[in-house]
Amino acid sequence: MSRRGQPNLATPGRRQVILEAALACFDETGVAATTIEQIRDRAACSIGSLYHHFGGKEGVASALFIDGISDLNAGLLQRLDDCSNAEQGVRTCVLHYADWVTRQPELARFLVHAREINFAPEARAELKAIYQRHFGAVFTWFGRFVLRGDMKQLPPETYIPIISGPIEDYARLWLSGRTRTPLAEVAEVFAEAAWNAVRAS
Amino acid sequence: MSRRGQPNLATPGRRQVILEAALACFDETGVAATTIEQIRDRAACSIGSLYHHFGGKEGVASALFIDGISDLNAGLLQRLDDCSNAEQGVRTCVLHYADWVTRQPELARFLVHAREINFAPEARAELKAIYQRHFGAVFTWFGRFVLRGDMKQLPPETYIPIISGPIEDYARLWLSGRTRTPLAEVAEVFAEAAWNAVRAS
DNA sequence: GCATATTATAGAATATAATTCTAATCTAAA
DNA sequence: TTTAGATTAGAATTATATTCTATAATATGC
Repeated sequence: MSRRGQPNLATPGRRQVILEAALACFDETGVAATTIEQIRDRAACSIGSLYHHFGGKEGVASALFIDGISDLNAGLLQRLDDCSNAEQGVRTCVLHYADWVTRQPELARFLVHAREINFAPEARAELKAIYQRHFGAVFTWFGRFVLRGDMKQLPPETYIPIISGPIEDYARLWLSGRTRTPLAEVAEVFAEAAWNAVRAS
Repeated sequence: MSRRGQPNLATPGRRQVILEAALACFDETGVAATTIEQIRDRAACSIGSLYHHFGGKEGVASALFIDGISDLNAGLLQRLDDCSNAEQGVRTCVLHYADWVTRQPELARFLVHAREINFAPEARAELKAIYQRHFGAVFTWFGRFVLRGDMKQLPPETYIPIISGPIEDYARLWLSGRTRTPLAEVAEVFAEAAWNAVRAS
């Protein structure tokens, strides 16, 4: 028993428990409006524990964000492995995003709506490294098809917005409840549009 | 002189002064991290005044958001008036967004990054009405060209993401400093891609 | 196994920020 | 003028975030 009469509830999974509690709170109330206290309640942990692992709400949000993005990115690279031509690759970018959002809407909602996280310098650096590695890999994958003339030659920084922008925009719409049509029902339309936008004409 | 030795600085433009101060704070520090105190300092007003006009930070953000969206929307409808065919219309949607963001990057940054505002019910209702009116007008404008066969027939809720998603995605990139290439330099690419994605094939 | 270092938990104490509230002042209309 | 409503002021209060010290659990070296 601790000094103040409560047992110490240390568990190896405490970090994960806090992350899940936080995600549920963020999803119900929004990141800005959820309090440390709410997360603490739902995770059934102490304030000290929460600060020990994450250093505050900002830190919880950062960790959640980095985990989410990493999972999303890793999934895409895995699926690109099975593609053998430019059209398949482009369609996979769109369809994977739609699948992923459909499978974990709470996490997706968090990623999409939480653009206002004030990442700590280390988190910022980690995120930057993640992006660089990911986009590097994606560009490597697609590069040969541009060189080979299967895809239009465009300013490099425009490919991702052109291919992924529309499905991401629609996902935001769906996640916020402003449209009912599930992603699965329109994903093909976006895949088709993306391919039309970048295929060599 | 007031009870506590300070003159009352009432001005008719106080509301606007607060909005501008808030935007500057939001842009420098992020919405989540700016405090009422910071806004109060920059606007040189009292806490009472701020709460009187907006009811808190949330209210300031809501007003700013509604003003910004309204201006963006109004501008588009105005420019669509001068268009006489589908291609011009589609390109105008893209180019107007690029122009608008370039002209007021701070406000654009706020609109784009502040997806986490907890609008009060009235603000939410107002925003919904604004969106309905705007998208209603835009769909009316484009409808005839779809009927006439100049544009692809697609699920209605996919047109806007397909046309505007990419330029919005790129604008986010540019506004957050992750790309240097100005919108004006790539806007044509996006206009072209948008038209290719929706033109009748 | 036992001592010791490291990591994790707890929650009271403190610091910071949001919000409310009452009084004073301004403005415009009668 | 007078007066009602709108606006401003800032102290007081309330809510929330953060720090800090004491314990307890766990891992590590011997």
